[in-house]
Amino acid sequence: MMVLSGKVGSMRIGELSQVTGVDIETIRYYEKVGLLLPPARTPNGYRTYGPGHLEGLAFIRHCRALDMPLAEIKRLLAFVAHPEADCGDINRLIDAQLARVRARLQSLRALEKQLAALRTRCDAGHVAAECGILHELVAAAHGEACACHPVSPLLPPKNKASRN
Amino acid sequence: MMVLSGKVGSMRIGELSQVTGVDIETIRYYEKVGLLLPPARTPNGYRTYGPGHLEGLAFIRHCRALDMPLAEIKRLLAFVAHPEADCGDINRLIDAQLARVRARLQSLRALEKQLAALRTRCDAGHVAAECGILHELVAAAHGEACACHPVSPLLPPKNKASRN
DNA sequence: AAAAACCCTTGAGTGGCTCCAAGGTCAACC
DNA sequence: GGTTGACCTTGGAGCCACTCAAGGGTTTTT
Repeated sequence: MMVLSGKVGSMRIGELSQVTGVDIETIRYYEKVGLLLPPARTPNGYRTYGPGHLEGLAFIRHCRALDMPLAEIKRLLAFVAHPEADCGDINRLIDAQLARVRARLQSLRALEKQLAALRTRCDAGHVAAECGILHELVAAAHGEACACHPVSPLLPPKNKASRN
Repeated sequence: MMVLSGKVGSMRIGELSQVTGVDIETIRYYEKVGLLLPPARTPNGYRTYGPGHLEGLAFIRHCRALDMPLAEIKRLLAFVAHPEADCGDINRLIDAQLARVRARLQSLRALEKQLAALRTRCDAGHVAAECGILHELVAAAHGEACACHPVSPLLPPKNKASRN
């Protein structure tokens, strides 16, 4: 059974995991990649976390919930540690994240349309040879127009990074 | 300079890559993981692809453009190879993909709102200590309400897989 | 003949975890 | 005193879909 920490604000990894809802392995991973400060150790080698770690971990998870990559979170943490730095970089960082999210949104919206169109091509119950979906998909292999895809995926004009 | 194939419909990997717009490494990768049939080899070991490979590769890329995972594409290819199978599985496969895309769309839409709200918190030009964005982010670490996030990322009730 | 372009294989790296094996530590119960 | 079981440790492998690099061989162009 999990017993809550004796010393106030000091806990082992399991308790920190329970309190934050972050997997134990993930916490150790954040430490390994330098996002979370290495905690003190008990004589037997167990990690003991203080309130600062709880705060740091919560910060990280909040940023992750905003889908920021760990590298950007690292940069944000550097700002937290150096409050005298220029704030403009923070703005740019958020803007970049927003731009990424919006780009992905756009492509996903197109994707949904395409899949929905494809889905109308066939209702179940017969044999694969007569499946409209499969036919559409194969048709694309011949470079023909298809319901699911407005523009053939072959020879995409010049967009190298279609997916982020 | 790239010379188009001598024998009609037979080409080396570079030509296949150019024709389809798929990176050479990616083509070899598809072969390695069993999506693309191993092509014949010239005496010196070069891969030579026929029209069937071109078709197969186009099929794969079309499905990838619909963001399907390679494992599902593999299953679809099995249907192409066995046209007597029941079509219902294909429908379920597309439905599952559509559901995935829609779920991701929903979470991304929420994300955009949150980031946009966060962005309004600060305009650049001052010091990080006064940055509203940073303040919001840190506030979340204390479990306080924040503009960017409607519900605190701590202790998510019971949803293990928040991100797919 | 030399240089450029093409091809081969193997192996490692990316992000953000997640899981596993093999073991050490600590409290409670019989 | 022994055993269970929860907790902790490390290191390494696995996931996806590529992407890149090293180090070599072959073909084509200059």
